[in-house]
Amino acid sequence: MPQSIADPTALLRDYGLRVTAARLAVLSAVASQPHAPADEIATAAREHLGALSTAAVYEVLNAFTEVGLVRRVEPAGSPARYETRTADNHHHAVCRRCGAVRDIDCAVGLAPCLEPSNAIGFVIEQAEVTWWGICVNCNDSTTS
Amino acid sequence: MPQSIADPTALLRDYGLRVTAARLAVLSAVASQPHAPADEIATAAREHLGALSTAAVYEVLNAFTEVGLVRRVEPAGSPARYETRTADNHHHAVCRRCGAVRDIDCAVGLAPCLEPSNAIGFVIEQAEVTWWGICVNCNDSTTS
DNA sequence: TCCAGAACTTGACTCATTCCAGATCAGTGG
DNA sequence: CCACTGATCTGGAATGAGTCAAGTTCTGGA
Repeated sequence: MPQSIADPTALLRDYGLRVTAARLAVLSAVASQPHAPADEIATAAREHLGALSTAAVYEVLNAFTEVGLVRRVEPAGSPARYETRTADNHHHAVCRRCGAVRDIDCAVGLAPCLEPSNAIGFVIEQAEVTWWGICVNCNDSTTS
Repeated sequence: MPQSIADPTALLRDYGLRVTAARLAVLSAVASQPHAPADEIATAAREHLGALSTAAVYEVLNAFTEVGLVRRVEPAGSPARYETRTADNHHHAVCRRCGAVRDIDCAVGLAPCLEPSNAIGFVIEQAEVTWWGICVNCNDSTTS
């Protein structure tokens, strides 16, 4: 699951962003821990940098989100989470017990079902699907 | 859209809840303004009661949600909203500009698409679909 | 190398929501 | 109909996530 980025500096430039130590650290943190909330990203980034203010982490994450470098996921009842997988509009499964988030590929060929039947007047830009359930770990610990 | 409830007292009892002035007021507020956030519900409820603490509103809404009398909807970037339509697992369209929420009937007959293709290990209990777009009002004010 | 403006730090602040301790009320048993 | 018990409500403080503002530092183009 954890990914690393070949050339983070070039990637930031591609997206029209300035290259700073903070941004590189946050980017690699998001890439290596997909779906981590801001505080975990901050912790991971600080391990590389020594120090980094919380406000800066939010500022960086917002900048990344705005240009589409990362995607923000906000499951109900949980702080925002971030991921670098932005190329496709994939979806998420969220564990009701532990909050874990797992990527779910968009069911190709079934897209039509995501056109709402009665969205009178609404101009739909994106369909977002969230599956709620119990993840493997939580299920195991229950069963055993 | 606004609904009224025939016998609110009986309804509360059906769900095993005590009947209090606060609960009746909150229940009718939620029924009459679907998708309203807690503060609007509080305001509406206070119009009937004169006074009602914010904590009580949350307490009541949580109790209602727990037994399934109301459903909590939490679109990203917006405070929680509440609705009394709980019989079906319908979905929502959310306006990116003004945050308005509109009910969308579950696309019957197309349910299969809501079975994730690769939910390895996850025990799925519910699929939640959110459509993001621009509502009629916001679209009109842009166009004109 | 210099400079303007972008990015970062610090600290205060907002907003939605919860927690706590004490007062009050609903509903059951008598 | 009354008393009692525990659920519910009040008021106020507290929490967690995230934003804002002012000042300092750093990036990248000239």
